[in-house]
Amino acid sequence: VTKRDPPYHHGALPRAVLDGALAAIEETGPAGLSLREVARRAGVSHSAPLHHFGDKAGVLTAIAAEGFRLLAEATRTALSTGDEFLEGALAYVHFAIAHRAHFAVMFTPALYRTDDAALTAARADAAQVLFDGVQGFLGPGREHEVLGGVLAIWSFSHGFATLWLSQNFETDADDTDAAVRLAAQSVARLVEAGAFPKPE
Amino acid sequence: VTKRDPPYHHGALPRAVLDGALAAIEETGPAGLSLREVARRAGVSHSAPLHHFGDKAGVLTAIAAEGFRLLAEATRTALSTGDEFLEGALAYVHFAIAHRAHFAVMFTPALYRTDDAALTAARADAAQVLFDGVQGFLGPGREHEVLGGVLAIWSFSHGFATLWLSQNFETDADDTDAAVRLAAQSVARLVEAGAFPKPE
DNA sequence: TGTACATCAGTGAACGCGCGTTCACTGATGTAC
DNA sequence: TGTACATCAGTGAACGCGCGTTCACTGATGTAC
Repeated sequence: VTKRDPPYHHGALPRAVLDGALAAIEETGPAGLSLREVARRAGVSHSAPLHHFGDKAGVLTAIAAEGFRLLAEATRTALSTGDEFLEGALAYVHFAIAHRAHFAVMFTPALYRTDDAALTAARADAAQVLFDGVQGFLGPGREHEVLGGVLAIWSFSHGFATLWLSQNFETDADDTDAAVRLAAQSVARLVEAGAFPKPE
Repeated sequence: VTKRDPPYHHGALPRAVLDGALAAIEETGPAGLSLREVARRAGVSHSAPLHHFGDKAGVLTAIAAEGFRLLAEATRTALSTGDEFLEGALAYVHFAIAHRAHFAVMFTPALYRTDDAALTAARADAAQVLFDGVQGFLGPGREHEVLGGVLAIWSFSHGFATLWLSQNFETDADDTDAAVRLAAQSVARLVEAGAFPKPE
């Protein structure tokens, strides 16, 4: 026997299923995803995924949870090493681009089970990273400003990532970092010019 | 005859189809939209929509185009009357909430035909409103700063709208305006605190 | 004014298809003694 | 070390369903003469 059949036990079927799903989502988006297509890509029978994930929503829930874990990891590193929030925004955008399938699923909650325990935990942790980052940046005594800061930074980063991914910015350049930097500098300029209201 | 049958000719079938589609999308999102469901809601045969829109993508393309027209209108008014960009951001967020079905379709280009003439025109016009607004705000002589300003304002507004709609901000309050204002004020605070890089 | 006819709007039966899920099953692994 | 058996992983046939699209059609409207 020179060529061995694939073993009956896959060994890493859940991972293969998730990878198949992610590949399919990268190509055609999460909307039309079918479990049978996922199984085809993973090279397993079309009912194998159900063994591990229960149903289709289970697969997408697992992807969303994994996405929040990856996002927390990426932003935690950036926020602890960088000295400006630009680092955090860059990490966020990089994550969205590098893991666009995860990103698309994470922010389309209609696709998955939002009450899943692992998911909500991962998501809360990712949010905590953001709150801790803003708190650490502002320093003690400014706790009441943290929520607003989170809203601001998150909106900016998320909006940029979303618009960039959906190709709404018609820049020829595909230098993401430069575009994020330009946008961030422009925020400062606009504040200076009075585009955003000053508090009080 | 006391009760008249509905006339054979509908009179406003295209509008009824779009409204049916919008209602369905508001309830379950644009992902699983089916033409037959749309026809059911519009009270017409399931092949009627095809007469006017060609196919499913045609319906969604029409919705996206209509959405960009509505968005241009809403932001044009806000940017010409308000004296701060906060007005523009508020208008953007209000649009996203009031027309969430349009909004969802507009920014999911995988759903429709991105090369449709009416669509691209409406979209270009909406973008022009934004560019004109930033240019008018900055004043003459600062043309090179416009692109960055557009990236910044649009990212902020779009990110806020998206995160708000997908219920990622866990605020109890549903006072959208207050939240947008808080976020905008926090942008100014963060710039002051050095979170965003200053140009040059 | 009337009539023939082209054109447009909308219908409903029919098609073929891929889907999610179920279910009884087989193969492989581990564990108790 | 061997053997019985429970457990877990994965298979593939089968189900019923709703879908998008096609197609020949019927009803209604407008227009030419």
